[in-house]
Amino acid sequence: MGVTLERDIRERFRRSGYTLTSQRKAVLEALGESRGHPSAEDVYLLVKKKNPRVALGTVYQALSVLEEIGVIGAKHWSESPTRYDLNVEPHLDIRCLGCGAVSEIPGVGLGDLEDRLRAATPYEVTHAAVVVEGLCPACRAAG
Amino acid sequence: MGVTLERDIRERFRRSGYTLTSQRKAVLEALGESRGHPSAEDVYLLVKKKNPRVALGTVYQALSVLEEIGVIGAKHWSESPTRYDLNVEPHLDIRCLGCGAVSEIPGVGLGDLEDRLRAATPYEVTHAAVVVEGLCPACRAAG
DNA sequence: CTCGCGAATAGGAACGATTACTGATCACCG
DNA sequence: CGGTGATCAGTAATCGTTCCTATTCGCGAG
Repeated sequence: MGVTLERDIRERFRRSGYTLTSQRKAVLEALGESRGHPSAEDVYLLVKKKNPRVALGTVYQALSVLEEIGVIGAKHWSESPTRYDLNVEPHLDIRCLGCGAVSEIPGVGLGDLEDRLRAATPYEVTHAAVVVEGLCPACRAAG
Repeated sequence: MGVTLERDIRERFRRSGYTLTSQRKAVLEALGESRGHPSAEDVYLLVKKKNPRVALGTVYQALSVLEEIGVIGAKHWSESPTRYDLNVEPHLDIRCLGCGAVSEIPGVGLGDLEDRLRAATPYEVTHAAVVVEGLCPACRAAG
């Protein structure tokens, strides 16, 4: 599993022409370690633990490259920085307006939505995302 | 139609406890006049034409209030400021990665997606949005 | 294995969007 | 009308992100 991932990622780097550097590997590792959907700052702090010399800008650039070659996904929310995710399959994420936590909604896909929207627009669709906001059980209880 | 809208909006203001000021009316008018999905800056410039003394911060605060009481909708994109919209019904908007224009995808709703996600999560869902990115015909032709 | 070159990095400054602050002004109930 | 709490104009500050430049690194050619 780890080896397969590694091989796929190396392949994507080779095809894209980008260099697979230690910093970019570290960013990928940090994303794997973190449970939720970390922000660039979260990733930066994790990477910094092992290599204190990394720059925040490098993390942003690495995340941008990794997203471009299709290894990670990014989602944008109100009142929150961009969150990153190793899951690149179309899926639904929900963010709690109380505590800010982002988690995946398991078992619910986009269905035929992507096909329907491709049929209904003359645009060349490159990317579709669903962002959901609400209150998690704990925050709902806290009022 | 205009009168009905007006009445509904007054009602929403009354119920929420917010004040219906001339600036907030002007922001609503600007949203009605503008064809597409304006940013806060776009709205600010439109409002400023009639009342040059309005402050950008006031426009932001007005947009925030109007969104809170359900009179307008907001959507967040990558590489673009937040765009606002008089259409509060669930619908799909697409943004061109080339020219930045945002437009509605007509005839495509969320379908049963909202029901399915409510059934699949313990969260209290308050808001769901679909953001789509791609290339408009003109930008695709321009390569 | 070593060299050399173009890509990537560290560190920090700059930027754009948005929010926060403060004294003056306004909307609205009585 | 008159008072009062909400809102506003103007501006400073914040936050996430991008940009810049000299230095370092990855990696293919030899």
